[in-house]
Formats: sequence, structure tokens, C-alpha cells
Amino acid sequence: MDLVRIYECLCDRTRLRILNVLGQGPLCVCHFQEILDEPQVKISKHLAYLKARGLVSVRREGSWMVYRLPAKASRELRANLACLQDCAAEDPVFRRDAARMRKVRARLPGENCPCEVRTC
Amino acid sequence: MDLVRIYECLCDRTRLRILNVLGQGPLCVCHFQEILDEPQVKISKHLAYLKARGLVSVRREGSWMVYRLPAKASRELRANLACLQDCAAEDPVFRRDAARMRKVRARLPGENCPCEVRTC
DNA sequence: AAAACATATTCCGCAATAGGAATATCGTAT
DNA sequence: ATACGATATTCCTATTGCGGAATATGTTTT
Repeated sequence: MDLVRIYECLCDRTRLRILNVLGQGPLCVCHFQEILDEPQVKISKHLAYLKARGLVSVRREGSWMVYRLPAKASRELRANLACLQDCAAEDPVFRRDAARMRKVRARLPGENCPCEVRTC
Repeated sequence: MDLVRIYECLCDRTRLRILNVLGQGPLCVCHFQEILDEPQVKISKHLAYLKARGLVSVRREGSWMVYRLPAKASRELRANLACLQDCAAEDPVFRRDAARMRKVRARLPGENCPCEVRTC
């Protein structure tokens, strides 16, 4: 995987926020909207951008689309995602997103949303 | 320093090559031209881009401009530069650049070029 | 002062990207 | 079949970035 392609994905704040929360686990679009508090079109387009470059993978689950980090990421991608997680730990917005993500994940079992149903 | 700003600097191959060789030490523009084998205007503009965002610092030395990595970089910048060095170790072009950089540095004492004269 | 050298900047055209509004698509429920 | 929910895509505009040619600026040498 090309390094430049990876960095292109990382040079937008919304995409950084998406990748940051994905570090905790898979998520569907409606929960991204809730956690990042951004309009659907914005989330959806950035997810499409990341998907086109292999930074996330998708699986359809009913009418939901569940996004996750790729199962087997390249060395470069893993290194940079780790670096991002590290840097994000100091930023208020990233921390708030991560906290919201934890809350969403905590209540997921009670919903019929399939975000955590499968891991394939 | 803003993470997005850093990633914006990293999403161009020429700038990655510049930052990669700068990991070995300061360098003036004419040596960048030699090592990267790219036209002067291209090198110069990318250096201006990096300087405007604080990823490099400059010092005039006669008619030369000596560029270097900033003395006290932020945590995010240091982390990402380290990550870059790590990833670059596997890419043929980055490796070739690094090898050329070593050769240039080895012969620097015999030239009147000021790349290594001072470290301030 | 003029020439030579090192580097920066301007001007141009082009491609990529972001954001939002509106609309389309696809799956599910009634 | 229809309506609804979740998500994707299209159309638009504005901004940014890249590359190269030409030119400008600043410094040293003659």
C-alpha cells in the first residue's frame, strides 16, 4: 500500500475522527452520525473515500452498512493507525469521540443494530 | 500543532522524500536537487510548503539556504516523523535517497557548502 | 558594476477535494 | 404495493494543491 495514499486519507479531520473511533470496533453509519455529530452525507462520503483507498472495509447487514478497520492491514497502515491513536489521546475532540464510542458500544447489546454481531 | 496540518504535509511524495533525508541532517536546496533528482522549482516550493507549516526550519548561509527538521518538534510531529522513517525503510526510492544522502554527507567536509557547519 | 550562482516567487492551467442540497438506491416493515 | 428507514450518489460551487516556464531576489565573485 502506498504511503502517500494513507496520508491522503489522514489529512482530513473528519476522517481522522472516523478512524479514531473505529479503533474500538466496527460501527454503522447512523452511529457515526451520533458520535461525531456530523450530517449523514458528510460521514457517508468520507467513509466512501476511506473504503476506496482500503483504509476501511464494509459489510452490509440488512439496511445497515457496518464499517470496520481492515482485517489484515499493511505494516504502514498499522504503524500509522497506532501513531494516530497515540496522538489522538491528547486531543479533546478525539477523546470526546472515544468516550461517546464507548457509551454506544456499552448499549449496543440492547439494540437490534448489528455493529458487533459478527467479526468476519 | 494540528495533526491535520502534519498529515497535509505528508501526503505528497516529494515532501516525504525531503523529510526522509532530513532525518540524517540539514541540507541545502542544491543538494536536495541532486539527491532527489528533481527540478529546483519543485524542491523549493515544497520546502516553502513545509516551512509555512513548521515542519522544517531554515537558516541562510551566504547564498545557500540550509533546511533542517525543527529543533523542538511537537510530540505529534516527532511521532509521525519516526513512523515515516520506519515505513520508508522498506521503499526502494526512499532507500536510494537515504543512500545518496549518506554519500553527500560523507563528502561535505571537502566542500565549502555550509550544510553541516552549525547546528543552531 | 557586471556576471555568475543559489534560491524564491509569480503566473498559468489542471486536477482533486470538501461541503451541502437534493435525489436516488436498497432493504425492511406494514 | 406502499411506505419507511438507512445509506449512497449526483450536482453544484469554492478552495486547494501540483507542476512547469519564466522571472525576480539576494549573494558572491570578478
